[in-house]
Amino acid sequence: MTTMGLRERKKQKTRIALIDAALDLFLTQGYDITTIDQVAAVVDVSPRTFFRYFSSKEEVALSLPQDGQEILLAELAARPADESPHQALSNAMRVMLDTLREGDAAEARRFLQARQLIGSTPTLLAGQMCLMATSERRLAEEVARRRGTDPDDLHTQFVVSVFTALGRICFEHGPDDLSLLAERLEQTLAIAERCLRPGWDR
Amino acid sequence: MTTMGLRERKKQKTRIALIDAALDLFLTQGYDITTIDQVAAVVDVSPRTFFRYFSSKEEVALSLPQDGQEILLAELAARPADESPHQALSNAMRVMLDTLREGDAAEARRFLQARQLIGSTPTLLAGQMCLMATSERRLAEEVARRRGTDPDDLHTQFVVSVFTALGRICFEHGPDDLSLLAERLEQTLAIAERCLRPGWDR
DNA sequence: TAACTTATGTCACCCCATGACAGATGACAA
DNA sequence: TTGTCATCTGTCATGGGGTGACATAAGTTA
Repeated sequence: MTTMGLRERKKQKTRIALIDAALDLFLTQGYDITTIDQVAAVVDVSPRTFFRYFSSKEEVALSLPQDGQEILLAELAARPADESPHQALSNAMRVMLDTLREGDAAEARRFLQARQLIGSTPTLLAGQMCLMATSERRLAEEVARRRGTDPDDLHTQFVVSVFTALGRICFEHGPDDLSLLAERLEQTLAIAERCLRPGWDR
Repeated sequence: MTTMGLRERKKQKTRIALIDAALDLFLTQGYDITTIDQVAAVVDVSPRTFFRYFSSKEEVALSLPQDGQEILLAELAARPADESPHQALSNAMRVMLDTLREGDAAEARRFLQARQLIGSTPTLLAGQMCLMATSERRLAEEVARRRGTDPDDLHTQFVVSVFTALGRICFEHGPDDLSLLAERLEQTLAIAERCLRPGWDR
């Protein structure tokens, strides 16, 4: 990759350190009572600097899901054109989970930590839903492209909504293990298969 | 109804006044830049008193959707037992919209105002989604009762998720008129009908 | 009217978030 | 190596969200 300078590397390190410190404190003593000052103190930076990396307390907790959604979008765009919209969405999700399983262990650990935290914190659950709503718009654009309709088309939105609904069933209140999570995904997709008519998403 | 005393009546009036003042200010000058002090000033109460009626700035904006969801839950529980889960959910939603159309005009106006505000404010959109997630749990319990399963059953959660997905398609980015909204609801339900196999929700 | 209960206002405080400014540090060319 | 520049960081000050404590005002009941 492009060799980045010392400054850039330090920034990356600080960012990761802030995420780790925040997730750790949030999980051990609770999101609400944890202050930015505490997080900053662990990383040994000023509280002001925290806000130069993350625009809010919520953002640091949601940074991983946010990245995940970007990856999902990218995977979706890369799916072959002959897959139906729902197939493409499902496969993109599968690829994302597999990539996470085969990648850096520390990254996977952070991902699961963030998931657990969000699942047990209403405020963050709300924020994550908002993220999904945003990406839903972009998913709709991709699905619309495949179906040859407008993104505002009700049927297209239905396809997207069913998919995000499946995603939420998997990831909320799901197991804290990537393999079990992949298993749960397959189970959920199988249910959708049984409930929906063939070719419903064309 | 039970004749409530002067104190209780004043409380109701203050609550409604706070909601109206808040919605008005939020819509005219924006949610973020509106301060609690401004809202309190319009109603002529101290800012501290505002927080005795609503636990947060967000809550006052979401109080109407919150009430709406309670009503939906109640309507669902009242649906006859021979309706399938999805039929019962759909009919409960229809009844709720009809009730709103036939009820107090001021209340309907407030409802539409709140919807418009929430739709154009990401923070509130997030909060509303969180509300839905909460009520989804209770919807799942009712659907589980009808299907004779556990609320954690994946198929049961799928039924609930499809329904809430349909609800969101209707209410987000939908028209600002109750009749048109009811129309959009029927269109969306029709699409689901075409996509799902007969008896999928049993 | 008197005693009780409850709502409200005032005050003080903490935390989140942001703008402004100065100092520290890495990047880069001579 | 040195000097210059860009950028990151810390400090300070400010405003708004949200809460606890306490005194006072108002409604309730006898």
